[in-house]
Amino acid sequence: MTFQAPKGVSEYVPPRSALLEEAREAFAGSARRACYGYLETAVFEDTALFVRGVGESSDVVRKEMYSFADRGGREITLRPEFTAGVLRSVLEHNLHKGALPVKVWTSGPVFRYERPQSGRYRQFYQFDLEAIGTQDPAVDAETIAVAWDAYAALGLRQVTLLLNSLGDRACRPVYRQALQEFLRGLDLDAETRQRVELNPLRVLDDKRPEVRGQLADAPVMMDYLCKDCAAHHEAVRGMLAGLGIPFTDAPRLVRGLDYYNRTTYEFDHALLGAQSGIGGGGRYDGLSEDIGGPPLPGIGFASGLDRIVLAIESERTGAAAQPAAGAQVFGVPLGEEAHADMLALVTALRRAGIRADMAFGSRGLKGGMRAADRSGAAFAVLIGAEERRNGLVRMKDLKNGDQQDVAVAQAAGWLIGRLGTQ
RNA sequence: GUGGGCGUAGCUCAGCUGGCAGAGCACCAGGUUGUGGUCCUGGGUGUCGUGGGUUCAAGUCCCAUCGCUCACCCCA
Repeated sequence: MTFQAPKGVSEYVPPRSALLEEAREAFAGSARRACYGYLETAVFEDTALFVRGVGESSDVVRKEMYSFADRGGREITLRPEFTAGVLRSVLEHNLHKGALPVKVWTSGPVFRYERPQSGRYRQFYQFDLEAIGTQDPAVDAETIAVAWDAYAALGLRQVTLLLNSLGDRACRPVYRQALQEFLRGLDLDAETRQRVELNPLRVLDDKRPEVRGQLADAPVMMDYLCKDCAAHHEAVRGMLAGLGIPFTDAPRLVRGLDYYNRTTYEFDHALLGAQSGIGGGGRYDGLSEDIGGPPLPGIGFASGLDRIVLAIESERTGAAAQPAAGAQVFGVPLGEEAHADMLALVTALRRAGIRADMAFGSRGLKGGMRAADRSGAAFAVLIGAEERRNGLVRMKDLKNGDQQDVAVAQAAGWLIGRLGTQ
């Protein structure tokens, strides 16, 4: 091997890539039914957008961005997340001056410079959905429902929804201070003490038992929520219950991007190991102002498609695990002269909506039939000298071996009638 | 960024205290005229991740490097 993909790049090749397509389609379908429009936006942005949007105290900005100067000297960063860029695009194209909320979804690669491990890559794929321009708690619940329904459509059952509220600009600073005072009294290593000063909420997320143990009596945001935030949170909880979406209150749940406030949530999958978060999101009222826009509340979520694929693989067994989108009909041309006729036939079949493939190269009849068998097709179609002379094709039912000659012009109709009942 | 495990065929892997690169599956070609699956026969398809070093001799030992993997950290 002379070249390899750069470290940590997640790639999907057939047949496994079908699972990535399926995952993306499940989310896209759920989003479309909820009337979210498709947005295709920049894969790279001005570095400053992420510094100001995601936040200087976040690990993502401090040590995980792919940043570089382009040939024109512009400071560029490959997107480490979607929200900041999506909001920037919405503002740039003035979508927020029309009907609110602006509801959009997008999907594609995201980049973070981290040490790769199971479910964590440097180039990975997310589905992202945002609802911008309303504080209505119903839209908080809607985003959660869109994600929930996508997981359900994929057959994922081992999914848990964790829900929390991080307060807003009025009540969070009070809580932050109370938490900081509590944390300063603990026995922590130097790095964690630094985090206490920089981003104390993140300490709550620490998984190490020696830290965890000391956090039992830590103050929780829930006790500090202001009246408005408490009412908003109760409304969201009530609506989720009404939708039949089970959730777990997670007062310690904190997300790593600085812009989150109020509703914050995460979807965990039980079978994934250390990187168990398959999706997460929350409200980001104030982010628009942070990046130079007008006051514009928003909420959204992102789901990691790589982890969705892992989750599917961990839950599906047997035949269900095999994605099938193979040929329905497989052409076997006999002799070089028959290749043009066969290509014409399979093209006609495809235009009629049939998934058709054919044997290429100099395979013999036996090799061609073997290829037909392995393609999973229900029918093989043979064209040789005899058929060409008579304007016929020979159909072979690969399940029972029955053969029948059919006029070329009637081939598509003949097959459609039979494939429909398969 | 920290610590552990691992890189041999398309895939899963074997290869002992250094001695001519292997197995299963997959793949390809045959098993007399134009028919797949089961069966039989034949075929190895390889930069032993890469670069150095030790040695008469390195897949095997040493160093470096790249990548994979698991956990921490972080998050999707």
